[in-house]
Amino acid sequence: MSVTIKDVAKIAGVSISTVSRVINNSKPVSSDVRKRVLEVIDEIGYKPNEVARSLVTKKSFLIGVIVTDIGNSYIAEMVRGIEEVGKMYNYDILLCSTYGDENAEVKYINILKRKQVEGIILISDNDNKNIDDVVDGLDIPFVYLNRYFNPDRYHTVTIDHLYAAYEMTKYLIDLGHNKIGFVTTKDDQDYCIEKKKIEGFKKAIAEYGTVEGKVFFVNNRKISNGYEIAKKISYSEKDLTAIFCGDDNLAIGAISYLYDNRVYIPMDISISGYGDLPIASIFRPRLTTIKEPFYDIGAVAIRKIIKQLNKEKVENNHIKLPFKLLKRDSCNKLD
Amino acid sequence: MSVTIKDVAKIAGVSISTVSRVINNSKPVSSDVRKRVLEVIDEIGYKPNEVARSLVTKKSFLIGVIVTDIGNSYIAEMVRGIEEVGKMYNYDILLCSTYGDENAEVKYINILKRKQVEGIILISDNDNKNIDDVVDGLDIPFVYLNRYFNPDRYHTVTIDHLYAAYEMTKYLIDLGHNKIGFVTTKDDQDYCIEKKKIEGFKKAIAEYGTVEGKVFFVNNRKISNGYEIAKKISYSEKDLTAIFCGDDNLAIGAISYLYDNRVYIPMDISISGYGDLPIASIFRPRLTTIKEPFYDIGAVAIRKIIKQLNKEKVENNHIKLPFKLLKRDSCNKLD
DNA sequence: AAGTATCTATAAAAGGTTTTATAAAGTGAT
DNA sequence: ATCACTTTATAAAACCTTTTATAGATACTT
Repeated sequence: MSVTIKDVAKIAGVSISTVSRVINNSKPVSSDVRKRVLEVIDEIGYKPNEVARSLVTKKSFLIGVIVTDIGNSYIAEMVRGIEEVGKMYNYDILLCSTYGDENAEVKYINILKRKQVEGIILISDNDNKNIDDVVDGLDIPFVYLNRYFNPDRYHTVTIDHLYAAYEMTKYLIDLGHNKIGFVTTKDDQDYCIEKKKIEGFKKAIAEYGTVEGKVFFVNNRKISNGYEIAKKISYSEKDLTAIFCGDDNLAIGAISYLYDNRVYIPMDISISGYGDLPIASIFRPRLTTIKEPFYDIGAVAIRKIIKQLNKEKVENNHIKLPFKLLKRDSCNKLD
Repeated sequence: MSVTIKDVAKIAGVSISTVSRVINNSKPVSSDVRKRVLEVIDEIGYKPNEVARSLVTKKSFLIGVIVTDIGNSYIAEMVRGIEEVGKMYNYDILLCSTYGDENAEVKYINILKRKQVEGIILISDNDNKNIDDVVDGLDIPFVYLNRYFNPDRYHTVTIDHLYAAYEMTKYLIDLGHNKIGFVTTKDDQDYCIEKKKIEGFKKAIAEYGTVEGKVFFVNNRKISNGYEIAKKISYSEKDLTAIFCGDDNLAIGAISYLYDNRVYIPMDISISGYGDLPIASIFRPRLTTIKEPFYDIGAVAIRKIIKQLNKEKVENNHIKLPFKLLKRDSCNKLD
């Protein structure tokens, strides 16, 4: 059927092991034998079977990546980071999407394990308790990239969300806003990112006695939720001068609603986002937002895995990467 | 080290083959033996090694997918389709991104082959001649999803671009526009999608003696190119009443330029797109565009591969899927 | 009771590679 | 020439499964 190392050996008139040594440069081979083997390989187009190789070396050069949805721009950017640095170390990625199904997370971890991946990165929005058990029984490096994080339990990489939200709020206050809304999803988990954002928001508000801050909750951080909450807010809270959205999608949804109702940004009200989606700079008005370094998050995550595979020291479980406050057009000085 | 089928066999007091038969239901096993084996498997947490299994069955249940950039929404949508139907047949996907590097395409095909993928889907923007040779030597199903397509040589799936562009142009004409621009990338390959679009545009224009159509070329179908071409057009071709962009990105770029220069859509000029990016319906004004069924394209592509793997008949190499003309807000009746 | 058919279970081979232990050949020193 | 040593090549085991061919046990016929 397909051409194997045996065929090469036979045609070149050497043993299988010699061919293997030529391919892998694992032991010295005389230059004329090497040359002959290489010629045969080239001639008959031999390609080593990585499956057989994996079986004996116990290295698959595969990293499993489980995501909720590759269509999500944040996630796509992380996967990009993962893949690009993975490739630098010859790792390929095996992609699984859960589309929010929590059971699928556990299922895919098991499938990936069977496929002998050398490490797993899970990008999730859930706080899935079942993960704990499965990961406990896992004997390969695992990095958890999610809204929740537990630095004691898992390797993870994020930004300092408390501080980022604090900075954005402070920026709005400095712009002269004194009735500011903050909207995000509700969650009280200790290590939940949204909770940190709220803490940052409140911290900034508290530092200025004169400023009033109000938190609004949505069920999901999608564009449609932004649209809906803007509708609600514009009825009940007419005196807000700025709305800080805990996600660019919320901001875009909110701006869309307001645009449809002839409320113009930033003239009539300032809106800021969080995340820096690719569209954030294309959307008009351009979105003032917090840039989370998603590419880097992915890159660092896989680097963490590869380090563990190479038995290098991995300093801390929880890495915090720098963020940026991008001042664009959707927030205005209030006068 | 890790627990194998041998361990299960020893503990359960049966032979390896019996365990295998229990796992795969490949041959009858008495119910008490089966029960005992299952208990042991559960107890010691045995997970079959798919690598070893692949080696003997010669099935990896892996499909290689090579893309230019997973961050591109069109591509993400196709990959979604690929993955979701792949999973229905227990196939996992191995993702490789080229970021436009043509050499990487050939390189990854070879890597994937070595990893024993059972099929490959290549999503590319290039017309890479080297692919021909590599694919000729490939003994696994291959589907080429690209801007170019050659139905004789490759399996591919697209929409009828000539007809789609024709329909959109006709729609604009019916709206009363009589000086219409069409912008896309230049390419004269026989099977180039852009060429088909231009043909469709010209066909519609030709059917109405009174309408004038003009084609503009950009180097790339990115947002920035749309921005630039809009600037150019608004200087040189002030009398255009509608611009049909051969890609949503171009349309969004154009609208952004015009918005920045106080030209409002669709009041001052109508703009239509092509593709239906996720943002197309969120962007304000909502984009009138051609909806290409990217999810389905991906789904059909992998279905084609799986059919071949199952030795089912695959009717035609080139499948054309239906498209939709989405009439939204960016195009107006001209009076 | 003997022979045949039907179930179950097993041992061993196979899949394509790497690697360990071993043999053969070559080199240099005495 | 012989011995010890180095260099290069090989055979065989190992990795973890599935599967084929075979054996043993049980049930069914006559």
